[in-house]
Amino acid sequence: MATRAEIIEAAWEQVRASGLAALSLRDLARSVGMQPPSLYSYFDSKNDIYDAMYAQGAQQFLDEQRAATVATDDPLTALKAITHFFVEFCAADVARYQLLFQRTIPGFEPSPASFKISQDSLAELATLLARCGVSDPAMVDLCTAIGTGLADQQLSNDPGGDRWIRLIDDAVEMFYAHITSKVDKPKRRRRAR
Amino acid sequence: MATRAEIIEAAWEQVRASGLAALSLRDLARSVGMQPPSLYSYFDSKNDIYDAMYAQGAQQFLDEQRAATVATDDPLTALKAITHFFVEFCAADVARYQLLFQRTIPGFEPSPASFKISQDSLAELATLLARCGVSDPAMVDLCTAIGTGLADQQLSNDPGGDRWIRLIDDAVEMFYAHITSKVDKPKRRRRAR
DNA sequence: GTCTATATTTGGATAGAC
DNA sequence: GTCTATCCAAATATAGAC
Repeated sequence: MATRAEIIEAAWEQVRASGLAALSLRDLARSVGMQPPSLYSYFDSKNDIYDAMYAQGAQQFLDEQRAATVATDDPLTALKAITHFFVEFCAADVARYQLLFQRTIPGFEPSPASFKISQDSLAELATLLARCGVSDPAMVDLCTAIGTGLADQQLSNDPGGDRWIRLIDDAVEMFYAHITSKVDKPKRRRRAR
Repeated sequence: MATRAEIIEAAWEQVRASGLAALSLRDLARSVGMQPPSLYSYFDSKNDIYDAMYAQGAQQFLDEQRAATVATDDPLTALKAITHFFVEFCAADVARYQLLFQRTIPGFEPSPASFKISQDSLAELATLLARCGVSDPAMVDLCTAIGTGLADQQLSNDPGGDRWIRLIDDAVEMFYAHITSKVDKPKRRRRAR
């Protein structure tokens, strides 16, 4: 009766309710009307379930990132769209955020196949940013830090709210002013390390 | 033989090695040469140990934040010092960062007494920022997001390195330019929500 | 594919002697 | 305060019947 997809969906519900690390095969089996051992017909291990969840989340990220790309020639508008997507994607699901972007499950790491999806997303993000004039690797790093910081604070200190989400536009304008001012005044370069 | 402080230190070592969520009372007891039940002479429960660790970490944060405060009249210099402290404090210990600033342990939350230490730190941080000209609550939030983002990316993607740490000065300059430009051009205000 | 039954480990926590 | 002994619950995982 329960398909693999249904099990994964039930697993998401469980971790959203109890915390990512609290996934239990017993509870999971029961929630789909199975006995615990039956899960092993679908997954090799508990980490295999985490891996399937990871792959699904990474794919959602990739799909939604593509969908969020706006057709505009204005770099600032495009940057805002990307950042809105990123922060709101993260803020929408703590458990998913922890699974995809942090290392909170001792012993779990995504399989190469699942990890590749994430890497593809990152590559596309780099392309999008480059199209907005963000090509300097350091500025890409700074940009991702801003997005991550907004998402992280939103999740940690105002879950379900919008206290940091509503700062997105302002933050992107700040960042954009920063990178454009650098182009205008290349003399502000500093010593290499 | 083992004092409460020694147990907590051993607990830190364990979580640094195995992950915050992987703290085990058995292993902990063995690492200090005790039998597991003996721990209950010092702590009421496992979460009580997490709470003691939380309190210690929060106190370290408070102490180091005070020590990191520089005597200067230049707001930019002061802001850089604060941000350096914050990011480097976080980057120095993933487990501590997760315990203090994230909710990765299902079922654990700090006791009121421990949490108060964190709130005191936050209050002092707000004072420090205000002294740098960052008094608008939204700008305080943006500032903490930048610090958190740098720390988070550093920990997630370059643990032990300095890929985001070396962006701190640049990020603070960006932020400082942003808030000062706002003061200069108050017309850039936008509609309220 | 799903079940029952079970193995095995580990977990946190308690009782009570010393 | 520390120990031994034990409890109880939960965990993941396997074997084998159906």
